Amino acid sequence: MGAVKGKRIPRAVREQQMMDAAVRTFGRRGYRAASMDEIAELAGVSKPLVYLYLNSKDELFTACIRREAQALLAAVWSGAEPGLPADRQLWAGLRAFFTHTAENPDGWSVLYRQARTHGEPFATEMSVMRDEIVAFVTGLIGAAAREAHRDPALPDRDVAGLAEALVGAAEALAGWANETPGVSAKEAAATLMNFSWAGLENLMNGRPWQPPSR
Amino acid sequence: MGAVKGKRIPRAVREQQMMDAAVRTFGRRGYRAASMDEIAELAGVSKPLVYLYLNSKDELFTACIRREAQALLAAVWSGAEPGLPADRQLWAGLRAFFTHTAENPDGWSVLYRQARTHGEPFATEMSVMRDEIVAFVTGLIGAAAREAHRDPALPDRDVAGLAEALVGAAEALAGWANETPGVSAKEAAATLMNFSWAGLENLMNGRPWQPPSR
Amino acid sequence: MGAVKGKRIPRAVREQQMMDAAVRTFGRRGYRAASMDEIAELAGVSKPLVYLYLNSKDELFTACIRREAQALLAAVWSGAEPGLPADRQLWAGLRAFFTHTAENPDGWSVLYRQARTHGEPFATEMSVMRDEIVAFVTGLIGAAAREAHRDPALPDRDVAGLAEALVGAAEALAGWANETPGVSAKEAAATLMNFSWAGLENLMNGRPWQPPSR
Amino acid sequence: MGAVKGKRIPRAVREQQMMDAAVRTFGRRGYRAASMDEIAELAGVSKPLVYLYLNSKDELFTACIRREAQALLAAVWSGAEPGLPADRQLWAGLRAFFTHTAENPDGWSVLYRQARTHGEPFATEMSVMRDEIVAFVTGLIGAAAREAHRDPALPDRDVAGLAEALVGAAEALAGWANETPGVSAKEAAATLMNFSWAGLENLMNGRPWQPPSR
DNA sequence: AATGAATGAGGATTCATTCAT
DNA sequence: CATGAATGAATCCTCATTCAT
Repeated sequence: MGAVKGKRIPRAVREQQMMDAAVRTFGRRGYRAASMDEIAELAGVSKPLVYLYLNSKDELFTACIRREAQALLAAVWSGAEPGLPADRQLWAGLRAFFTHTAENPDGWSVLYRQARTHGEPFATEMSVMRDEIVAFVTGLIGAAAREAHRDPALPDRDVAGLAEALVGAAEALAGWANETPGVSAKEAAATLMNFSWAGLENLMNGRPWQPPSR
Repeated sequence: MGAVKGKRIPRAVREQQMMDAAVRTFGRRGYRAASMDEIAELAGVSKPLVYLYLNSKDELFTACIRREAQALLAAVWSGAEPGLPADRQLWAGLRAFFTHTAENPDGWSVLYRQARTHGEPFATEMSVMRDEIVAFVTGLIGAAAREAHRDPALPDRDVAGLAEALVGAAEALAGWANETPGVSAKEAAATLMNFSWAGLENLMNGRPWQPPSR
Repeated sequence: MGAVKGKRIPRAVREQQMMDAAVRTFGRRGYRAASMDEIAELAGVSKPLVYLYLNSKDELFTACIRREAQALLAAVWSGAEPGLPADRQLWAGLRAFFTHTAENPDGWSVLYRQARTHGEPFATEMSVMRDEIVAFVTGLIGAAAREAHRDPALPDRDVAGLAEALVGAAEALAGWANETPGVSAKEAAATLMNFSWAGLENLMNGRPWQPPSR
Repeated sequence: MGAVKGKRIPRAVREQQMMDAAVRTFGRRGYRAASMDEIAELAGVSKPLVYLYLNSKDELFTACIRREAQALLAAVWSGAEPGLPADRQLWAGLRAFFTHTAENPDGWSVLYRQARTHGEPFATEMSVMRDEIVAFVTGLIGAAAREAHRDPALPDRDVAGLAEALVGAAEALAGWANETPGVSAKEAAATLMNFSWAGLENLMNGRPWQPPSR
């Protein structure tokens, strides 16, 4: 399966085939339950070849995380247009995010389920990517606050928390949309904009929600 | 460690000791990487006793998920006061949620990392609990919409998406708060209320965020 | 099952209950697959009590073999009448044998399947009984030969072989009759008498079957 | 033992080595008592290789039963000459049977002790072979009856019982010959022919043994 | 470039047996 | 007389990884 057996195929191509098989297997079975045997068979090569090219299960998994992380970031950035207002940029990024995750469920699983669940060094590897997204969102919220001439400025840690919440909500919605038939990427993005942006605007305009005094 | 070895201890007590050890081990190592040997040793008993009382690794894991799920739900409900306005109820629930997850990081990991990652029947077991929380939040949003006499009513699926987003954001913030020193449960809850409630109010008052026309 | 739990019951009775359970379990599951747990539960007592009375799995199994062997022998002897001609005695013994084995399939299995299959000391234990049956049959054939004034006498080893064959055929027929619906003990005995006695008579009258000269 | 360790050996050869070791171990220890460890060591390979080639203890045992059954049948058929009279054919088959079982005591034990004792699917696997032998003998008895122009014909069920008895006697004699020093295959076969054929001839000539009237 | 052959190490599970009450 | 609590010792099986070709 995958490729005709025994054919001489350039290394770069073979590596991609192996990683395709690995992402699929890791994503569906989980990191521990995925066996090198299964990955090799799915890739249509012998196990020693997998080791020759990718060294070990850990390195293979790490390579998968990196590839999928780059692909996700590339998708998100590709939708961004730096000149636009913050909400438009966020809207574009979210649509790209939801579209990409819907189209790559195995990659999604590798990044958001497997990598985070199986400790170091995988969690860190994945966090590097996630942090870039959080930083992007943090930047958008900061920009919006500045546009609104908010005074005093929102404290950095508040902004960090808000970005974290927004990204977390996006991730949850991505999972929900993947499992709920008929929910499109656009709908998911609209839901999240509705949910978050108005609250952010109120915050920026100095009208935070007030906790009860007790 | 855990208990003095060899002591005769009533079954019910031993079972709790074993589950304490199991939650800790599953939470830190992951379901697959956790070995029954390690759990037994941490519980201060021999492996056969673990099997005698809890039957298998799967059943032990399931029992852990159930126990931690019940504990989390109990914590959240204990903070709820049915008579209060929706935002006050949400505020109370979130504080309880953040407090409980901060105090039980291993249980948190078992529920939100391990159970969700390792397929059936564990994911379902955990979803049962999560769905209760989502239903609670869904109810609050619906109540708030009714209080606001919103007309036309928010469509059910929109409410479901919003609840999903809110809960997802809460989960992400809980993880973030657990990893970020100095973030209290109260702060996390306030951040989330700020982030979400204003957006929800705007929605309820018929002022949704508008996507760009293109 | 078996007895009301906790009741004080005389040792002799309890032992029989345990052995009933053991014969059934050994007979159906096999010696190795039968667990002391299952036997104790079926007997309605706790495992330590089984050990208190019967010491070990091996001793319990040996006790079962002995009890069932004695029961089978007793059944066979009970049908014998020493004064009768040899064929009548054999006829009576076979009917008793087939009747008893049909009525005690678990005991049959313990003796003829389990005991013989699981090495020493069990095989020997069972052989002691079987040898008594073979000796009985050997005596009958010898007596018949003497009655027929056969001259020269049948060599002892030939008689031994014939007895072995007859007993073996009886055992095979017992198994066959147990598994074939509608075959009665009487029929099985008649088949075997037909099969064997005429050949024996010919032998005794000096008319053996002649192997081809080559 | 068995083979030099670590040598690269073609799969087909290794599999035979493993099965040799398995037949010996199963035959001597019994199915349950035989450990895969012992089999692997006796075969001169590591346990994983046994699993790689033969999958599981059950499959290995089944493969042994099949191999030994085929070998036994092949031996019996190899002695048969279809044109001969029934008694000559039986004589040839019996000699081959006793010779083969004497030369393959472990295979004998696997087939006639272990396979029959350890339930499904092993018992069935073995019965398939035994049924072929019974059918062969049934055919011979039927042929002999036809040659003798017996009228009325022997009922089918009687023939079946006789064949069962003859085969059972053969199996018992094979066991006896294996355990009794100095008994040759030829002797065992002659004993059985003497024992059985005259009785069969009498039956065929309408002179059955008559049970006592009571 | 590619693979058939092979293994060390570890993990889940079961069982006969004993101890303290 | 009777048992709930507890374990040492195996056993089956799997997997990541390497070697010789």
